[in-house]
Amino acid sequence: MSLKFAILAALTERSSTGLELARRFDRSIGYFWSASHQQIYRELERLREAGLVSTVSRPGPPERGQPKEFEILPAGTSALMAWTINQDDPAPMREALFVKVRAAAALGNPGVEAAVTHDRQIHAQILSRYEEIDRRDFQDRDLDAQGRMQRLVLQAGIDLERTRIQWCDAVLTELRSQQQPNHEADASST
Amino acid sequence: MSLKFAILAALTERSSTGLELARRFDRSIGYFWSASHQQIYRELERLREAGLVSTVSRPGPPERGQPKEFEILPAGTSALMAWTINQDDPAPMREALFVKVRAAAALGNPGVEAAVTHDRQIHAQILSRYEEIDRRDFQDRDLDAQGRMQRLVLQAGIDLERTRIQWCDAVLTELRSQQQPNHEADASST
DNA sequence: GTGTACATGTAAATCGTTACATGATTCC
DNA sequence: GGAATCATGTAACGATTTACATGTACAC
Repeated sequence: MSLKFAILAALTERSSTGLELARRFDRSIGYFWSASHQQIYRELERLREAGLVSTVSRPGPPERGQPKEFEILPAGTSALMAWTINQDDPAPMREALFVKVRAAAALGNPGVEAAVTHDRQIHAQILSRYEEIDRRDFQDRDLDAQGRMQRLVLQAGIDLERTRIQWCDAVLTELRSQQQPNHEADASST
Repeated sequence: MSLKFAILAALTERSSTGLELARRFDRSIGYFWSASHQQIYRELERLREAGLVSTVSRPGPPERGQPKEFEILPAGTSALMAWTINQDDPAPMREALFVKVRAAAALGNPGVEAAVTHDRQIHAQILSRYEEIDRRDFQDRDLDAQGRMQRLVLQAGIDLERTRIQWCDAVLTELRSQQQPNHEADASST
């Protein structure tokens, strides 16, 4: 339901072809809404049928294999503007790693450490990319209102990644303390 | 892909009927993996066909309208154990609120405040529920290894909600400062 | 003229949401 | 016997993923 608006938002910032959009969804936009090129092509076609975007006119009919540039139409801007003030409920949580850790706790399976370590590593990579973007685009600059708001969105990603990494560290500490039980309580089976 | 294992994890902790599972997914389990009763019934049937769970035998054939209790089989426990050590990549992010704020920044639409305020309110409610569970089940108790790990999973939810709420507050502060521009730089249109 | 990158698209399968259907039990 | 609740499902649709298909441009 939101892919439609993520595309409209992207086209508001800059007109693009389908593949350019797909690349932008692999970078900046994809940091808060991910989408594959198949999804993007299909959704662009729907948006065109709905009159919210149009292809920038080029000489000759559009053909397969040829880049097709899309731009947002006034109706698209209106639809996007209306959506940004919608009070939708947040999406329900689905975090596989939390399921894994809870299942491992029930099963007494210390091997879950591998899954947590991997998750930590991936999130550390993502955090590095965010921090680099922050340095490159926002730090040590005079930002206008739009710039400050864009930075806040990036900051949301940074905050989430840092929270996640710290949590992974806490789980890893607990797992390791279970492997070397120095607790007075836990001396069950010799 | 993970619903299957979320159900196996739930059945590891306790055998349940479909509706009992649905209720548990509305409470504790749903705090990290949400699922509707329709999804759960469909998945339970698949798990039964795959030989990972079985219905607890009762006198007479199972009929519609009659509760049907499921328990995990050894094959189910093995499958769950194997999955908990999988090094899967985390799910791509899809956060509609971040798209809204970024779109509103591009459009210069202060009305997005309504969406942020609503999001903050919902997440504050969720945080309250988590904190109550923490008080009721974990605080002021001597926890064993499993208990400490269960608490860490709940802590993940608490951390995420707090991070989200703080971020919403930062966005609201920025939005309000834009409505009353006391900045020396931003005095463009009188 | 062949391979590689660019570019747009199709198809099938799975997952998730929404609305509805069917039957049993209990309370009044 | 009627309403409310418990309980198990079906159906249709939309969103997402994965694999594949088709065509152009350009370097070698």
